[in-house]
Amino acid sequence: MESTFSQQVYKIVKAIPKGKVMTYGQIALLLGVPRASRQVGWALHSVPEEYQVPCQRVVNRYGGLAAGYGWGGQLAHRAELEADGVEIREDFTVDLEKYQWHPTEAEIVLLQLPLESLERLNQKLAFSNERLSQPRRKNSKN
DNA sequence: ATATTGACCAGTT
DNA sequence: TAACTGGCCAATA
Repeated sequence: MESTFSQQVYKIVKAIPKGKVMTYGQIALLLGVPRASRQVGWALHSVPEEYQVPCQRVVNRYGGLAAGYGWGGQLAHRAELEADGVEIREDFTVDLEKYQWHPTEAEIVLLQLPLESLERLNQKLAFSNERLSQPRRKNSKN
């Protein structure tokens, strides 16, 4: 089967459990293309409706919702995520510590993804634990 | 055909 | 700290 970049993205996003989220960069990393997070965004932007991909479960590295999400923007994104049972902050971000999904090795095998990406992922996690411990939130005024 | 843009990210200045 | 850079590559404002 031909597995284009977009199709692989869809496959992963479909595997995200309800109530959990992944980041663009995380997905790119899983695909073995660490810096293709933009392409992940494009893939989701142009996904056909009938594919039934739960795009709302993908957020940026700070847990921020997509401004260009469909026609409704962040409002639509928030509505769909809340329908999943995910709590959204007032600045349109989610708590990644709480909601980010980290697939197990078995799940990665099931998705037919390169296992080597798991190693990179683990490295990444240890790394970002310190880095992202205090994400800068933008809106200082409510 | 070339240039710019964008649901992004990480490293460097 | 914030601003900039290069990377990714399909779509095209």
